[in-house]
Amino acid sequence: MRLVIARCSVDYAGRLTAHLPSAPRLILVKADGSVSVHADDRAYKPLNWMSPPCTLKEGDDKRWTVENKTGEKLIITMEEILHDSSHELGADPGLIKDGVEAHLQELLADRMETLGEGWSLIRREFPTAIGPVDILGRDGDGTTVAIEIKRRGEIDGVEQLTRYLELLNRDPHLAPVKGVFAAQEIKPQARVLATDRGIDCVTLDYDALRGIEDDKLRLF
Amino acid sequence: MRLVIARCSVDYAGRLTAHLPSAPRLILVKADGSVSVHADDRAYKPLNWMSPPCTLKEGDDKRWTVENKTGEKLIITMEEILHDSSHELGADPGLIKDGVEAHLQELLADRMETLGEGWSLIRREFPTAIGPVDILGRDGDGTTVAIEIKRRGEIDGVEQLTRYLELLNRDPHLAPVKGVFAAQEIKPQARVLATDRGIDCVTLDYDALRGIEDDKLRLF
DNA sequence: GTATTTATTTCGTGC
DNA sequence: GCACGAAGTAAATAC
Repeated sequence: MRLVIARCSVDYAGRLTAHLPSAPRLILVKADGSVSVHADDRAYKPLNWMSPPCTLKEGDDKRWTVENKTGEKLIITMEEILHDSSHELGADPGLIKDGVEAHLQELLADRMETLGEGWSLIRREFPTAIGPVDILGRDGDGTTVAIEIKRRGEIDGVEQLTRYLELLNRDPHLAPVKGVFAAQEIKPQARVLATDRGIDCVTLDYDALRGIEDDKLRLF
Repeated sequence: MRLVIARCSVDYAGRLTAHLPSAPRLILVKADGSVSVHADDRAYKPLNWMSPPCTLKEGDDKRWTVENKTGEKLIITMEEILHDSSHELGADPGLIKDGVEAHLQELLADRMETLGEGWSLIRREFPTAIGPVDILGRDGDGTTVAIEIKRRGEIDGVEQLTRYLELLNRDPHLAPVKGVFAAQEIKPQARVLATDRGIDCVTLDYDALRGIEDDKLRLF
């Protein structure tokens, strides 16, 4: 990893055209070949960058050209180098995550009864021609239910579930299939659309599902 | 901006829980208060980070605690500091962009004839109850046309246009309204769905619309 | 201020 | 390798 602090101007021509006037910045060159130009703000996002795979050519005139296969170009014109150091870091063991959508699905599949008395699981990731349904189950009356799970429930998720329901209801072995849209948080527009289409909305409480506290799962 | 290269382990507890085993990494502390932990790959994205506003407390035992208002915590345990330098960069003039969706809409509105002989603009951002239609126009036969513009045409865009068309076709003053899905690049699935719904697909050539030469992406 | 849309999204995962 | 969905999405924009 190479760290350069320099007063520089930057031009990018690729998926868009962009320019950075001269100013002091950090130029970060990683071992994977990526180059990013950072200001002293904007959190972790660089002002400009080139993702790997790409090649960096360091010109004699302090002009760096970073290019990738599709012809995108990032040109950094160095005016004054204030710092330049390189460091060997080696491969990273990587991040261990927990708490995402997959986990919600896993928890809900194990706790179908939180959706209502007598609810049960048929299977997770039930395959269809247009992709897997998160959870297929049965409600207390034995009616088939397709459940779409999101961390944040937005209009796209309702559309997705609608497509699944349309397809599932064509199968005489399954029909009629009800829809349930389950998320930690459901946006108002998504709720309106779901309700309009006869899809029930469920707010999931991650901690409650995990069993840390009492069930706070609410069906509206 | 402070640059620290150190062998460290990291724990994050917030919107999810995550852990990074000990390894050499770059820790980047920006003037806006943000802290990010980078490995020597993964392009510009850090392994872990805390966005501003947040506060960094540097403990005596080489343990850094970064916390924000909502109680999210990033804990960096330093085991060996390999580099530590600070640099004054000042405020950045910022990026000047060109070539986004708004520009495509503007260009196409001015060049409706590129869609076909006799095509004309009614108006941009035509208001409906569920949001504005990018462009409303007329084709050579005088039929009303609703155009949805994207940089990259995906299935969501077709769904969006479908909703507009459904609504617009309820208005006897406008109906029948045809649909056109226009994008610099249209994904195969989106094209299939659009075609199935009787929506025409148009691939936009940004440079051609701009009237500049066919030269692609060449700075110098 | 909230809600929605965009992004040079990036990133993973399944086919 | 391509296509699709998720993200600690974040950031800009509309309302």
